[in-house]
Amino acid sequence: MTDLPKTYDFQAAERRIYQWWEERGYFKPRSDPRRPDFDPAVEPFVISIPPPNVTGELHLGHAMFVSMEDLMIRYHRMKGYAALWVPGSDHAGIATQLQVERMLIAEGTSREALGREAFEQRTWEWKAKYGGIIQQQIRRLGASCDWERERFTLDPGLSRAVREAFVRLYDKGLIYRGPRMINWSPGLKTAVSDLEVEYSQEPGFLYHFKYMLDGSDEYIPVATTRPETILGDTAVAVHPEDERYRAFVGRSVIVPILGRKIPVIADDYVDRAFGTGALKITPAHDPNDYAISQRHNLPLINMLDDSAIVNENGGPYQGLSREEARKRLWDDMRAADLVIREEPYQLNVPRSQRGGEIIEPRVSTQWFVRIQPLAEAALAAVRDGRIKIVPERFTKVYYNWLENIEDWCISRQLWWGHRIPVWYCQDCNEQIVSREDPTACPHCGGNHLRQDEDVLDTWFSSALWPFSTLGWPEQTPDLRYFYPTSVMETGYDILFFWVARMIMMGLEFTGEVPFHTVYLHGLVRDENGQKMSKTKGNVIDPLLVMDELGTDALRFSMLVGSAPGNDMNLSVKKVEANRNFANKVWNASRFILGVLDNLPAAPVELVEGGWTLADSWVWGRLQALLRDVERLFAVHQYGEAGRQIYEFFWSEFADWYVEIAKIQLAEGGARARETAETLVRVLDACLRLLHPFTPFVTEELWGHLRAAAQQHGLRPFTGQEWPEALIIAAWPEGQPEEGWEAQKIAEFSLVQEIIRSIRNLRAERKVTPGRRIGAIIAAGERLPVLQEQARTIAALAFLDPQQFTLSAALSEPPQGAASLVVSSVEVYLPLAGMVDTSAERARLQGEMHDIQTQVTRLESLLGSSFAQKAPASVVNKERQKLATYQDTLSKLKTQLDSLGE
RNA sequence: GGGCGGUUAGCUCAGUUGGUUAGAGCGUUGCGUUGACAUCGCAAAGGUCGUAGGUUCGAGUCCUAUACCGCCCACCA
Repeated sequence: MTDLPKTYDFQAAERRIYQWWEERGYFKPRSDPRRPDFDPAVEPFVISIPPPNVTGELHLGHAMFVSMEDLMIRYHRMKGYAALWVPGSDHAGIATQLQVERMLIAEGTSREALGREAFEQRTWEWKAKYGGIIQQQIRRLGASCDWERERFTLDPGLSRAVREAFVRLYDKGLIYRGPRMINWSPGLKTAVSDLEVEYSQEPGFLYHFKYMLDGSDEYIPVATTRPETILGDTAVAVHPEDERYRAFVGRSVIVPILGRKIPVIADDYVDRAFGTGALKITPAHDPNDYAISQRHNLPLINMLDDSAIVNENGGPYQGLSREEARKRLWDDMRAADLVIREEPYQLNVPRSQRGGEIIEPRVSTQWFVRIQPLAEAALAAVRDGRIKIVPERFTKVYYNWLENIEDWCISRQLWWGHRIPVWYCQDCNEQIVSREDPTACPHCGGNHLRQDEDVLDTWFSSALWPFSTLGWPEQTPDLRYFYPTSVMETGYDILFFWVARMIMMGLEFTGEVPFHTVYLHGLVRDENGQKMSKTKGNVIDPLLVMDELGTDALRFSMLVGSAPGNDMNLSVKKVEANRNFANKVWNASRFILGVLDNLPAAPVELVEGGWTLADSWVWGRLQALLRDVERLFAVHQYGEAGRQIYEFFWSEFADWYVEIAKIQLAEGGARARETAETLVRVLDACLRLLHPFTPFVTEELWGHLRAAAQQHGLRPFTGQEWPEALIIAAWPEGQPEEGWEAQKIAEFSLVQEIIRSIRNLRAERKVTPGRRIGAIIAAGERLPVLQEQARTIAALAFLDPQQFTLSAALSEPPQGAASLVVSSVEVYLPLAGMVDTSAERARLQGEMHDIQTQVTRLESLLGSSFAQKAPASVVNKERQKLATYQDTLSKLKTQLDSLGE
């Protein structure tokens, strides 16, 4: 003990311990097909890490998933599973490309100036330089990943998996290329998927204008939010039953300024009640218009280029931006008397999830996955229970998305990513889809091949992650043993992006679910529930928190105090509170180590009578805790389990047992040894329980505990011998409840109550702990229990043992003493000169009033149909309470009477 | 438009087979340096569990309706 500082120096310990764990190979699964001692009979437990962006920086989202997953991995490792946590990182196409482009611009050059090959080269260099940072930061969180199995989505193996997947889907007809309405990001100049578009409410206008009928001065009033798209209009649509416009259907109207003639069509889609009831149709720039145009065989006029600049189809507006074209066209229309009015209107603007720029719906030739068949299989896997989603409410969200899913646009016009494995023969115009780079055209033998310029959506490779990281498409030993994985733990915000797609791809390529359980955690917000963002300045940096308060405190904060799937509001104060807990564990352990220092080395014979009440109590409480934790872990209630361990450790073990242990230790001899043994075993169990939550401080303390205990021949909680490290020690298993537990716990509760009441009264009377006072207790049938506990009561209630008497009953109540009744045990405190009779009377009367309330309540409860209908055990419990209250009441009455006038 | 979550102590949140005086942390108040811990100890104050109904012997917990806050999906010009 003497060599342990008063406060836990986590800074030094964390690095040292992590390095030790890693060097000793504890992060590797205990049964490993890559090693000669592989034992396939051991059940594996596997998590694939949600791969962080390779150039990312640690944020609380990482802290959350690492804490959660490391908890599960450590727990299962201790339970004896072959626990494998596969680490890795994601190339993160758009995010990384943007970062590198920013760097290039700072250098005065650009992606375009460099050209594709040089750009890719620079990006790899960037990755080499910054790619390791995030992994180091994840190590700091204590992640017990098998780093030898680390993977990267662009490494050769995973790239091979991507090609295999692409070719298989293509051969099956599940991948196709064609023109389709997609979301175009004009700044990035790439297509993005529906999921990558976010809608934001923004103020704008609804522009009302005239669509003049050809050869007439009649017009159809039309409303639009985007006047510039008039340039691409190919029809005006009205509802077929709309009396106002019925006569116009089939005639032509004139596109403003451009003068093109376009038809008036009738379509059910039009809502007569909205706007003017007439809808302009711009098939190339609006998804709904596109759908209508398909029904009516309307032509498509694309009036914007890749950068959303008006092209040659925009006539006089060619070369203008969307915003500029809108303004100019509207001005010109006003001059031509085509404008009716502008109405303020709330717009729902599609913006890029990445850059925030306005997304342009656009018809473009892209690669798509025909998702329906995959989605159906993925739905079935959850419906029939092969995959369980926790918390359950997200299954509905999952169903809803997959039931309404659209084909997935997988091509991106980027340079950083998996290039689409398709080549076009310049000689015969054939398309070649191949796992290997072809050297000649298999159709004509020509060697003028050009590979498709596009890369795949980053999520395409992520979707293969659980099996590609284990070696797929090879049937590797890893894949055979560790797949399907056990739990997919991630944030609910990527349920669609990632989880659903992994399930679809997993089922398609391996015929099995990629994991059995999906555990979704919530998002980490600031203490007011606001999303953290740099602009708001409310970001909590996990690295700083770890520096200041320790990794364990941060981890405990992520794990405890919120429910699965619920967002968590994190404040530094909360982490501080948990730092205090780590410190509590440290100091309680430090005390116990000190006890061992002073313990006679040689074993002594057992104490007669065995355990004290406190020993039995703490043991019974520990067993109850172990059972509870096991039950909670089984239903993924890790937070509640952590809270209970915290409560037990601090409020029961440290506050009560350790305090009583001090008394028992003072007896010396066999009693002291017995007590030391209990201290060691309970502490050992607690450190094991806490280890998945707070791995560092527990490992550090446990090392000291192990050494000291071994010196004294003291056994651990679990097993006969002390394993070499806590991280690989066995999980403490609870025993089924035994008959004595409830009784001992009840007896001890009485002792606690008596002590608390005395302390309470002392506090009321301002009798400081330094002042020892006398006490007279009439215990009735509880006398034997209290006699055994006399020393404890005296010590913890700060009584003078010389003036402390216990008896079954008193012939007459002591005079001039403050009195209490605790569960029908009478307590008298002779506070000489401090007892004010009238104040005492008032206090007793108040007490009686409270108890009378309970008596009345219970009497009426037991007199009601409750007594007949409720289970006997429940009723008996209430009867018992009533009896105790009644007894207490009558004793209080006696005490009151004895005060005299 | 559809769906989900939240509403519990001053603040941030737990409370999962419905069991009868509702818990924690922080904050507040009083006392305390009793040799593990002031990153602490002892004690206290503080809640009609959003509202209204219902089921039940019994509801924070189940059902219905409703208010407010937040989120997701859809994307009516």
